[in-house]
Amino acid sequence: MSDLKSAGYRLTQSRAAVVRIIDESNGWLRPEQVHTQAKKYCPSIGLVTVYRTLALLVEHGYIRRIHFDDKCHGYARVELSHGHHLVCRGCNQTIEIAGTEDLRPLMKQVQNETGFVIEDHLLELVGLCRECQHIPTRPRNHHG
Amino acid sequence: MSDLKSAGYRLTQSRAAVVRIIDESNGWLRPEQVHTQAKKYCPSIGLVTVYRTLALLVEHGYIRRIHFDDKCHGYARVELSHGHHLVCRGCNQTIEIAGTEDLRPLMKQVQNETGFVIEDHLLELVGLCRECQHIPTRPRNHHG
DNA sequence: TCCTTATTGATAATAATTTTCATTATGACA
DNA sequence: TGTCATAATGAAAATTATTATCAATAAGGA
Repeated sequence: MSDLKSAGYRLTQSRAAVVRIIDESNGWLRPEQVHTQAKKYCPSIGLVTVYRTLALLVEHGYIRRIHFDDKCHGYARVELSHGHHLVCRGCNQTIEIAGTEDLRPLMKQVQNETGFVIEDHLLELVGLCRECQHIPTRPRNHHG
Repeated sequence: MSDLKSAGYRLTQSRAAVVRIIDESNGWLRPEQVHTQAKKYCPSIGLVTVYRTLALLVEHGYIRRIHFDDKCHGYARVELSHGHHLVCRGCNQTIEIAGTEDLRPLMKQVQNETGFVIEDHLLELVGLCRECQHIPTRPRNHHG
């Protein structure tokens, strides 16, 4: 919040409510969820303002946006999850994974080759969880 | 295509056209682009069928879907890009990166710890390109 | 407290994707 | 090769996440 203030933004109740919800959350939240929960602290807050505030927070590096399966996005504090997850393509369960210091050398190499300053990284592993490995063929739910 | 046939799907002209376009492409294509180009081989093909066929091909592991900046998605053959890219948060330019064999040990470790069989992975690095590093503060285009 | 203006919220607009459903074309079988 | 059940198609409508518009409001400096 104070970062926003020093960046020249006003500290409104709506923004405070959104930040507070994000702070209280221990995982990803969709804009709709943020909206619902933020009403606790700012009953009049509208979904549009939630979107705007989330965009603001992303821009200032306070939260990160991840792409969910289909259309919607989720947001969470940057420190909360380091953006690494393991997704089962059978049942879509998602597991956060840690311990990705191994990526450092790769990133250093990419920095050297491209001239980019790499600020963040996101690793997504896709596969089959223990249970889904035993399902021989995935049901085709788009037939009949 | 023959995979689809053995999986019990019909080999229609629409599907053949979509597969052919994907095969001919050397990069990501949005559904709209696939649609436009697929008309070369199947003039009557509709956008809806393109969406359906792309979903089918993703499900069967022939193509991969990536999430672009905002709402739309892109599709490409799995072997074509290994799903790694470097995005500049200043100008949004995206660079494909190669040489991610370094990830192997990490993936092996995750497999052991979680019991997942990891089939694929996606690495996205975010940072600032050479040019955007020199822009002191990003213009706030949502003011005024 | 007053005043400028950034910010808000309601509504409408946009755009990607999905659903619906009558029609068509595929491919198994004769 | 012809017949037929039905998977697949295409057009249009519906859905859903997100964004633009704009008058009304509230933040915060004077």
